[in-house]
Amino acid sequence: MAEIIEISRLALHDQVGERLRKLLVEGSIAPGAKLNERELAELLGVSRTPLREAIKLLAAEGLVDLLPNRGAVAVKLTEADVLDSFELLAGLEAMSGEFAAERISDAEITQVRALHFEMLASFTRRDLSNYYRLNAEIHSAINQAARNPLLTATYVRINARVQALRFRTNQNEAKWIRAMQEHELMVQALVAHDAPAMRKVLVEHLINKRDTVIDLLRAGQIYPQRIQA
Amino acid sequence: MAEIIEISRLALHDQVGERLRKLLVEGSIAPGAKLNERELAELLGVSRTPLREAIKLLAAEGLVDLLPNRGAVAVKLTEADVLDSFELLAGLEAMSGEFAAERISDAEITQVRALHFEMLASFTRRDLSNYYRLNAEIHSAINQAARNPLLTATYVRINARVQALRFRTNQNEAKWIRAMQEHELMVQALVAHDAPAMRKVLVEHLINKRDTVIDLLRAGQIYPQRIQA
DNA sequence: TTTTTGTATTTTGAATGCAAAATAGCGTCA
DNA sequence: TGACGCTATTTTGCATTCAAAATACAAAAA
Repeated sequence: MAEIIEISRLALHDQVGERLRKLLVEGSIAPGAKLNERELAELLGVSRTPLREAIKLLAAEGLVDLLPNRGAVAVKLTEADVLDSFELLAGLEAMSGEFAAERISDAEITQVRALHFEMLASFTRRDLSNYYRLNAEIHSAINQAARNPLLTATYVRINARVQALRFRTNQNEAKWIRAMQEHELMVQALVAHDAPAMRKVLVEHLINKRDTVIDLLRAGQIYPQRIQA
Repeated sequence: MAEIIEISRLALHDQVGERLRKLLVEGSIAPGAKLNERELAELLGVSRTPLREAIKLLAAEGLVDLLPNRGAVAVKLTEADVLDSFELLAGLEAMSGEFAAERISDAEITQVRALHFEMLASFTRRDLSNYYRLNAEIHSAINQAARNPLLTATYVRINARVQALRFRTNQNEAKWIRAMQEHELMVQALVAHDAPAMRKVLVEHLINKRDTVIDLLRAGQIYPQRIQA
């Protein structure tokens, strides 16, 4: 029998969730900002019901806080939250990297190497936009190679929390160079199927990212100071 | 000024979420079973709106699957899902254990040791119910000592997925004895603040739990065979 | 007898309506 | 002038209602 092509358009609450998530992660909705249901429903062109369902979803993902009878606010991560997030992310990446080093196929190694060289090119051109894209693709490829979808999903979820913060980092030249060196080590570890080396470099990589974000946070570069009444 | 005591009664959709989660984790709603909204709403004494919000929440937690236009079903973990879950849990516990070994206070060590001896007593009496309770308390105490609420929350979330499966394991005498030995090693590692030892024993502990669950799963002890039409 | 197609029923998905809680604004009193 | 309390408005939370999709059923044709 012919295979029926499943045209699975997303449910409305999922579409709304996607769009809200983007608004939150990209910072269009500022951390700490209140999510007015009526306003947002109008903005997104849906009724409050699917919007509320989407908000509950994002609350479960940790992107918004739910205040009983007072609605939802975009999470504003404290320094402790950021430290916790990166600590967990480091562990998840390390895990993912170890498994990837053990399980990655030759074809996947080739693919990662190709992406790595493309990223090198973007780095050389100081093409930040493509650098970010390729960086994300490489980490995604490593996650895929770990052969654990649940781990991948968990990583993605936690990563979304700090995504907004990382958005404007890595402009610092020295840190960027170091990040590239670390990526070089990652590729080597993958090629050698060296799980401990992979763990080591990924933990260091995340620690450096964490420090970059924390520095910016302390300098007030991420959450601009606002005058309180 | 005196601190105002916040009497934060849970919102209805959260209460519904709690109750639904219990039904799912304890297996009152069988894996693979369809969640009829009208039925459940009546059973729980609420309208469909907060119920649907709760279902979305549980979907984000991975306890139910959402089928577009066809409602929600209680997740039925495949063997691959179970393997992935335990692999991730092992990594999370290892992480948690390492941090706990580094950060646990003397008072907390005392508390864990006390719980451990209580558990030994329950084991000696073959008091399964109290054994489970104390086991959960010890793991919870270790998680607390890791000083990373996000890690704890993530662990709890993933653990809930396999909780239903573990519900009836450990009756096997030999495995129970081994679990107790592993717990002994955990306490020793905590006392010595030996993070690598903690990682090692926790990973082994989880691998053993995983194997127990997988054996039962293969023997059809967990998901009873049902006659398909 | 089996398959297909059309119809009726059920069930989900989303919008609207209504009540309770929170917020804001205003007036009064010290 | 400032603080407190009351009322009006807004906003959230939940129930109800309506529409669309899926399922079940039955009848007809191969």
